[in-house]
Amino acid sequence: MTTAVPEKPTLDGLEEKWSERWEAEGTYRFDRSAPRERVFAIDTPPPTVSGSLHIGHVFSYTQTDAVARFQRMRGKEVWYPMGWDDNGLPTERRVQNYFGVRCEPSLPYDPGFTPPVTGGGLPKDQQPVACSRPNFVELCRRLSAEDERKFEQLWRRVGLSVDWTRTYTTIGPESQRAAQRAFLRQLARGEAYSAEAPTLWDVDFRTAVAQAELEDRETTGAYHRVAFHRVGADGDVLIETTRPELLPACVALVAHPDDERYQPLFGTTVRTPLFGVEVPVVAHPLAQPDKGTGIAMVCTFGDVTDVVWWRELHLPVRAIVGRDGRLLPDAPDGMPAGGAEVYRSTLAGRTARQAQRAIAELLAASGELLGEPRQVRHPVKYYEKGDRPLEIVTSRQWFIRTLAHREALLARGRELRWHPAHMGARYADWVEGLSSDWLISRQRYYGVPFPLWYPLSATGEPLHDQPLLAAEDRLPVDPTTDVPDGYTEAQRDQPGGFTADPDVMDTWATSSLTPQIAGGWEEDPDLFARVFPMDMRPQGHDIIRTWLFATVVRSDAELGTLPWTDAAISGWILDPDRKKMSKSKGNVVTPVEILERHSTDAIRYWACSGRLGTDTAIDEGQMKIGRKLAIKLLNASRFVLGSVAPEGPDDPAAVTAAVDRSLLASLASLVEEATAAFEGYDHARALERTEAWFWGFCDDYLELVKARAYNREGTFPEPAAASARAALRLALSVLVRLLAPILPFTAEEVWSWSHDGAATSVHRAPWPVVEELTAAVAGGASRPGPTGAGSPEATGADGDGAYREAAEALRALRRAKTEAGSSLRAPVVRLVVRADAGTLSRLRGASGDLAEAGAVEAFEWVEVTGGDQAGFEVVLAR
RNA sequence: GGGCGUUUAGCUCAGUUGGCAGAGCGCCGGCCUUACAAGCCGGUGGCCGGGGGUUCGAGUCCCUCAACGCCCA
Repeated sequence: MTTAVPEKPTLDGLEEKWSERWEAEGTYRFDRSAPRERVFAIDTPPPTVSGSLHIGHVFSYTQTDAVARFQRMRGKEVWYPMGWDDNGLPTERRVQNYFGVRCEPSLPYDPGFTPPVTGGGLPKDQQPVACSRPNFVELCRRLSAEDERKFEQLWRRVGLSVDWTRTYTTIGPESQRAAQRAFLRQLARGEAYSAEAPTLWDVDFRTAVAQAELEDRETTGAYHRVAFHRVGADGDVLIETTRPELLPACVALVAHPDDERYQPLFGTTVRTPLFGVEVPVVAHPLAQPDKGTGIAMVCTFGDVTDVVWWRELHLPVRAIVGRDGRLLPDAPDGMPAGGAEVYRSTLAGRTARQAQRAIAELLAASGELLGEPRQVRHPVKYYEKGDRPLEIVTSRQWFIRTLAHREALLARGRELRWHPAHMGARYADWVEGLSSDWLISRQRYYGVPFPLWYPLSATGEPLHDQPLLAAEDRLPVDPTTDVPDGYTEAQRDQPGGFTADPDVMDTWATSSLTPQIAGGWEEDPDLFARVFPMDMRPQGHDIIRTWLFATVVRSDAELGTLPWTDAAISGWILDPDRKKMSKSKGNVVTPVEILERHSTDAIRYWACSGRLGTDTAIDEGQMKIGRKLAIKLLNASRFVLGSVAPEGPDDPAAVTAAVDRSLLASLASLVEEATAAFEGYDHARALERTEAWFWGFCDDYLELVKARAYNREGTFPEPAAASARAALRLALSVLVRLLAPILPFTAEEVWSWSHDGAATSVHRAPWPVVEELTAAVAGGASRPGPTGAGSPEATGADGDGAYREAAEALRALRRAKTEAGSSLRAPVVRLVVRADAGTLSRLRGASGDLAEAGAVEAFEWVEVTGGDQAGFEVVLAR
């Protein structure tokens, strides 16, 4: 049975109605019996569930959904799971604020722990309450689960055609298993390793930070001109530094090998001011002769260049900055007693900023600071989520090798199809610019632990080069609560016993495995073979260097292939003033209010009108247009299915009139164009063309054939009326399907009026193909047009001719009436048509339609040849 | 400093192979027209960022400059 066509169709309530139906019917459930050739697999970005989604998420996820719906209608089984990225620092941060707690790993688990607050709002004078790591992780899981429910509700409201039975989380056991298994295998192959090395370090989060998470920020600093004293010769060497507080960590001075000013000094030594440490003067090409005095101090470690100098020039380490960002209590080895005393009394325990002030004062007092510090703006490295400049500390960290695979990774980048193509350059730039292996360990709590322990020596020292690995069949393990094979819990942290690796993996180390996690890598080989490698990776261009890159690294290493064939890179969402949306700017637009104001399909229209890779401003005007389009589709459908052609036929063979056949020919080329656009990941083009065609269909074709389709007076022969009805139904059916990926709720509503409701969703209907129209289009040129005189020209080589020309005539009629200020129903005494023989013949064929649509009482047909002016002359009644 | 992208009507943006500059919104005017007045019809509006070149012909191809945005140093 078909649903009755409503008297007054509306968009209101369609979201709830159809979301529920789709869920109940399992419309988007993945059929895992489909062979790989029939599967279209999407590696959906798992959104970070810390806080709220903004309209930008809706924008890019909707674009992906449009592709998913298109492919499903093309007959593909669409693998479209949703994941939640709950693992990691953003959730930790949110939990700290939400519950007023902080994690203290030394505390034991407290089964009865209750946080001081729920939902934030810890009084300012109250300190966050410390809790154990297991308690902290419990709170993280609790809050993530709540957020995930809210996110899912929103995604359903947006109409994402996700298979909700396939949802995963990046902290869930299947993700932990995948991450630990992939790590262990890379370790076994020598692709993962740990090393004690200088590492960029955020002193507030107290964790190491990877190259991909850095950002440069323009920061105000001050050049301090400082005097070093020559040893064995008179005179000073002047350097300029923005970080005088690192003076006690100085291990050398360095200048460019070609710098004639300093060449005599190479191989000599100088003494540091205040601390009296003797350091060599060395040459290295990275020194910049035009910067400051052209000679710089090398400290362990002030910045990444220091690390290069330290490594390449084989300099000693004199670390002074601790993991909390404060200067270590003891002066570095080798400092004369006097200097060490200065260090202990004035610098130890200070923050970098405090130490800088203290040292500047001391230098000024001793006369070793020359002139006033000179203010400069310069780029300083920050953790992208951090508030203070990064320090470099030496620590043991885990890495995955990337540098050794640079060429292979570049080749993978060329192999991947990028949409738009130029985004491939971002990837190549990043890979070419890699300066260190991928640092995956983080000194945090809410993440996937490293699945290993270290034996402890008789004196309690961990033997880092002999890790005790968890067996794959034990995964996932938490080494802080699980015990390695052959040991007992009593031996934990005891000399001769074992200790857990304390770190967790960075979020990207897990989320780089989303294709493997979702696809059941090593857990469901049958499923994995059907979905991997996947087809589509949709994501933003901001995370090409992180998520996309890391996913390619893991897939290349473990599976020897690209994880997907196509990357669809979405643009940014900008606020209406074209500023990037961000929480700190306070210009974030929440999606729910907008969805309620305009309807989901209107928002989807706006989202799909944005091209991949193109930044798009929030434009409520565009949403209003989408709403108009959706309402227009409802109304046009009501007209066709509810008024003129409720019964069909749907047979292309019934389309006999030249105008109707011509219309369907035009529609056939639209189908080709829209299909090609969708296949090329250009949903915006598909939408634009379909929309324009549909609007012309409503304005011209519907008006033109309305009377014939009704045929209330019996003016037209019945086959002519049937031709119009069949063309209307066919065209509408095609249009609804072309728009279904963009306007899923409206399309489904309309589809239900002529199909058996839920059992045959438009979203499982076949995508339109030219063949379903060709029976009408190819109709045969000699068939007599039933509305008037048939002639060979009536459907000539120009398949669109009859419809296009009739529409032009109609426009001429309307223009004349509008210009005369009269009603469009005003009668036309006579329409004079001047045209060549072919056009004349086709327009005569449409004269019945024109007479009705334009209230034309008489026609005059004038054949023009040569240079005569073609056109229409409309004679209105006085 | 290097790379990528953008620049077309007041606004948002199409413009495919080089062939008469387009759409929607806005604005102005008109129309109760049997699907839709939350509608419809018509009109207005351009140094295609600047300069140079190739070509019979350039928004489109080449060179150059500029502004804006992003990525990387």
